[in-house]
Amino acid sequence: MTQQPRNGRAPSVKDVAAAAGVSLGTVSNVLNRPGVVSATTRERVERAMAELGFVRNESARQLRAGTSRALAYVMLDGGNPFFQDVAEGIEIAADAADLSLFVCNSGGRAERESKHLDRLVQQRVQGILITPVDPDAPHLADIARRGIPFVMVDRLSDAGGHCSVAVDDVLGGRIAVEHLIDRGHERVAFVGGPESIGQVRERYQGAREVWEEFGKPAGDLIHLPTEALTVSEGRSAGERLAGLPSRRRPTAAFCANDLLALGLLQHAVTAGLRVPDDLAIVGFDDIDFAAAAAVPLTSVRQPRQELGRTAARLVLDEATNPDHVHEQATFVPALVARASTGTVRR
Amino acid sequence: MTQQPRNGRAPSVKDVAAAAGVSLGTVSNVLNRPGVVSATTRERVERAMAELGFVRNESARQLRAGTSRALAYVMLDGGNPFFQDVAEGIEIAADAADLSLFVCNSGGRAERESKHLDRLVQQRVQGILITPVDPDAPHLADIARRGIPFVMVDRLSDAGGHCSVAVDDVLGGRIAVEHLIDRGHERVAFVGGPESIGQVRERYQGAREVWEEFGKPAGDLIHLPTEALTVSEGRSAGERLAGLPSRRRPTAAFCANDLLALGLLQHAVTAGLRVPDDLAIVGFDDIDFAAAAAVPLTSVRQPRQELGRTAARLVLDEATNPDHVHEQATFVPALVARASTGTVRR
DNA sequence: CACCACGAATGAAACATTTCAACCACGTCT
DNA sequence: AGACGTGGTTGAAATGTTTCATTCGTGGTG
Repeated sequence: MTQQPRNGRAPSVKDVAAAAGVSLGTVSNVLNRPGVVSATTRERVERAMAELGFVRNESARQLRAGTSRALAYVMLDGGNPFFQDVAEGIEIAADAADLSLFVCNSGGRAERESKHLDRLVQQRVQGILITPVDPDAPHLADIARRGIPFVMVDRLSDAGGHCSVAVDDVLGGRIAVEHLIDRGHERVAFVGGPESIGQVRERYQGAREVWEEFGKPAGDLIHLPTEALTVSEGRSAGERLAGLPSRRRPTAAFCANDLLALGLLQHAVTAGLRVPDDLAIVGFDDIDFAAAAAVPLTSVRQPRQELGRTAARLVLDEATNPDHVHEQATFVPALVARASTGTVRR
Repeated sequence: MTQQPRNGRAPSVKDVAAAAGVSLGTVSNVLNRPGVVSATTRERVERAMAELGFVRNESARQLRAGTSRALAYVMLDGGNPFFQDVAEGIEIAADAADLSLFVCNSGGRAERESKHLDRLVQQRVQGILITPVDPDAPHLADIARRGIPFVMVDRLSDAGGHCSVAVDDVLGGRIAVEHLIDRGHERVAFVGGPESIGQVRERYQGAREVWEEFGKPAGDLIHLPTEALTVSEGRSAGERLAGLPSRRRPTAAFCANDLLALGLLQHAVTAGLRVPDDLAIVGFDDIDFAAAAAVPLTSVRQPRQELGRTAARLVLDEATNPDHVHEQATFVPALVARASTGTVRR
């Protein structure tokens, strides 16, 4: 790629056409329908493009086409590896469809989410994937109303006005607590919050359901609320837990996600509690760091990449298939038992 | 935002102009220079925009402007929280400048990196930040040659044809190993690889330098090579380490990054080695998970967000300031001592 | 030889926005 | 009264690409 000194402006098809001594339409044909142009001129045009260092101007294409060649994913928490893995799954699918992927991060704040969405609508992205702060927020409805292909990720939509992919969180909660009951635990903590987060509510609900079905007293499933789903909140929940007198202290904790679980685990070890003997711990998501913890963490596995791939598939279908019907894809979570819950008690 | 049923095409300035009974230039003025238009017409136009649900078409703006309102960061490993934090720093700065940020992930593969770059050039992004797979790859030089503002992140550029921000990795290696020497260790492993990664080479070099300066025998600084900087590679290095007869086994390990260190830590614990008594561990990057490990990890801290913010500042300067001069920003790493290196030995 | 068919190349229109010179009332100053 | 500003608005041009109807030229056919 030889290149003349930059004279300010990037070369356009027009420049290429002039250099190759053909019309501008022909250059476009070389680019988009190489079949219809004769071998000799095609070659000449290609040489001209190489010499000038020509690169298609994507904005102009978009303007003409009316839509961009990009998808977007607005994630809830960039610091949580779970969402990174979901994003990776989406990217794989986007790549296969030769689309770019905008990855945005709302960080759990509604106004940032809204700002991102505004930008994405302006960019005329082909479709939007989102794990929303609040699935009922009006700015989400706006997107759907605009007719932009739209998929909710890791959150089921009740309304059904759009596609969604998610894991059955209630079931996930059931699996986790059933595992603990199996292990002989009679007093269990649920660590998680805030309740405004749907995932938290549902995992807790599953926990309560199975607890009750096994005939355990409701008072022995203790809710330890947190302000967020982060490592440091997990640590602070650990402090509260370790502070309880040992006869009232739960022998096991089910955490709403792995970050909490890792924080809890860390504090427990610091405070001299043995895991799993004094305190068994179950997390949720099965992020890579869960297995890598010094006491490897039992966790409820979600098919993270697959969640992303499926979501991308759905949004692409909505974008391209005229008789697309909205679909709620549900995945089944699975328990991955590791050292943090040990073996049967007593 | 009332909205007429979607008739296929999103409303344009022209539609707004018609609805408000003004010329299209006036609508543009309302958008871009609200001051010059009278209050009454402005109001009328704004109402029309709201009624039609008008949203600026970013591609058309870009086409006209010649450049997009976006930056891009191509990161080396999306699975490493370190780069996520750098990206967050960049995003903060981009946000402040009211620019979008494309976050791409090369995953360490040169051809993916190249593909991303192609796309970004097509998009006419205002600037590109990148932590490259190979800083000498020809496709990077192409970018710079094109005159696109360009900053290398976490890698110093020797050539000086562009800006770069990085931490002094040699110094980081020195700090880590000096800390271990302070703690009384006489046999230390350097865990890291492949050597094609500049960061690995330099951290190792720093380690060797200080080891030699303290007059330790070169043979007692043992290189444990890895194939990548991941948790699972750390684990496998741990296997090799734990397999050594205890009289030849190093009493401390300096890992080229925290992911390796966490993997190593995990295996060490599994294999029954006490940390730090049997094996002290130092990581690099000080990612959040380092502090959250069950044996909190001593690590060499890089100012991760600041790295990103500075990089963004430089790329914006190159994009907007006509007498920009390339700058190599270097940060000083700092040791964060935690439990994994304990106190003085013996 | 005239006509047609056909492959190849062309030129103009369209996409949505921004900018800028021109224009128009209307009031003010001389 | 005429000139001059001035605040507000307009219309056209320009950005780079794609598409599509048109044209051109050539070789074959009747």
